[in-house]
Amino acid sequence: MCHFAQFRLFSFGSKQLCMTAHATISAPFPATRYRRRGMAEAVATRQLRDCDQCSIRPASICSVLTSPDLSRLESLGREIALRPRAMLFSEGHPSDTIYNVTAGVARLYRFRSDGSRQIIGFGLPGDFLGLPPADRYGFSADAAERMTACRFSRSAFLRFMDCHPDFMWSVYTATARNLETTQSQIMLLGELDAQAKVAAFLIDMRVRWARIAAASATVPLPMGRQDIGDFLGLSIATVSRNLTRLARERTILIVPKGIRLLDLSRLQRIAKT
Amino acid sequence: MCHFAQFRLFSFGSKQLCMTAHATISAPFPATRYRRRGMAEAVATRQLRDCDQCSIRPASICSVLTSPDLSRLESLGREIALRPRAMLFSEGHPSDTIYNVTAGVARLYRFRSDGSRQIIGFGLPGDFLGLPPADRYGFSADAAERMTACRFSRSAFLRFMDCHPDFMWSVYTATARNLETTQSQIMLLGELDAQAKVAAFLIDMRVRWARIAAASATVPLPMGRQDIGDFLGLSIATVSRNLTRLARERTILIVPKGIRLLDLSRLQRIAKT
DNA sequence: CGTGTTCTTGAAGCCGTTCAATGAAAGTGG
DNA sequence: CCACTTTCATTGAACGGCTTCAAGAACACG
Repeated sequence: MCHFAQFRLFSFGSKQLCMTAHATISAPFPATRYRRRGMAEAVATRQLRDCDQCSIRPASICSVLTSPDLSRLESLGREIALRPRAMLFSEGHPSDTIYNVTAGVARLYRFRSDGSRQIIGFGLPGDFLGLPPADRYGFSADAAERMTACRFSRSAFLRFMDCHPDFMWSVYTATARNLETTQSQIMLLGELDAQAKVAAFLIDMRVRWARIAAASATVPLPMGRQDIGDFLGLSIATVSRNLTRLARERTILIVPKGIRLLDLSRLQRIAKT
Repeated sequence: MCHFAQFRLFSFGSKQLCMTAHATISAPFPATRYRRRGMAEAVATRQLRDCDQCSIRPASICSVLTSPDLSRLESLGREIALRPRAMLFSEGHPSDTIYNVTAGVARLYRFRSDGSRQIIGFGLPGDFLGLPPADRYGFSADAAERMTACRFSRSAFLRFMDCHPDFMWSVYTATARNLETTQSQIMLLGELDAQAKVAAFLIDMRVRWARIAAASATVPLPMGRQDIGDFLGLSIATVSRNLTRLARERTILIVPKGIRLLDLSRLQRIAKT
């Protein structure tokens, strides 16, 4: 029985689709920005421009075929581009579409009756959103930044699953791992200390990006501070303060759309991982 | 394709195993306790003893057979009894056993490096614990109270799944729903207000118990205050205070090993559900 | 009935939120 | 490329809620 060991599926979570994922250098930015920051920052910024600001582009099932079945599945999907804040789907609507993030980051969230938003996860490249069996979306999803995704019709996806029991197993294991990711998030949110929440979040993001591209000291944070706050159950002020504090202690370095790890072991100690 | 519509599986979550679940009246308790509480309490307490304190006993797959396949599966399991705090399994150990809770409540938890415990869920009657595909337990599980469970060997369970693709689908949908339950918990933990957390927790437990037995105004809380605190990311004092506060406002009534709902709509408003 | 555990409740202190203002970055149109 | 506007991030001050510490009450067990 083939369990599609060469790739993994995630309805939302933190695994790449293909083991052949690769990163490319892109998106340089002016080093003249962030003038308020000191020398170390400037240096790091330059290093960033030189090699570290990676736009992750894992091989999409829409463009890379490693098996006949994968090829069949790929023919069912269609690549789409999304501008920031473009909706993928909304909580409660019929789940007629399944997405696979191919570049960028998606926000997955639900609203409370008082209007507050809880981000329940981030969809990274390779993650699947809106997987069966639920016939209605349990949460909303939109683009946290400019992103692309591969789009499948739910009915075609289900037909494919029915014809490929092995593929169903693959989807199942993906969902099970996804569950583990969500449980880890509960460990995060259950923390009493805000500093530990932020630190654990950074480590978690680092691990997830490392699965997609080569591990790097730079952890991309394409989402805004408000998104991080809504994810961790903290106010935007507390997120900002704790990031600043970690930066002041030289544990991390704040860079545009991300952070750079300076002292991972200290961060792990703070995170109580 | 039969998807075993007549029952549902959960690796941990909130659904019953069989639709034939039923509740029985049991465990009366002395009305002379809780003397400090007022008249309303005493009355409610008596009512409780008369009819409401239900020990939930859903039909176990070990004792009730509704289909040939179910019968085969049932023959693989063995019923075991556990005293309070007895371990089912530990995080990180090889997952050689799968459990189905048949009576009582299990605590599912992980420890942080600083020794603090995060309860990531409660296993109610009908819930499955330790489902594949992970070959190591992602969390620990023990008995929150006196409980019974049906025990399966992982290898036998897997063989059964291999021979019954429909059963695999059933396990898959169970895991997917389980994921939804866990995401709901994230909504809980992301709350900024402790009162909302406690209220939402009570409503969640009510819904889960309602799926097992007939809906009742009495919600069993067999776990201790410390367990609830470790679940919600609150100190034991805050849990106690907020329960007391809800009781003072006549929104709930605190009874031994549970609470009684007096004003559900107000509770829902507080919970921001 | 006595002992150990759990639950409740009070007081003090800290931490995170809220409100608000400043500063930086991104988007827009000339 | 620059000026303008809008959005986002940072930071300060004050308030409020949660935790901590601690004591007492209620309960569970023999």
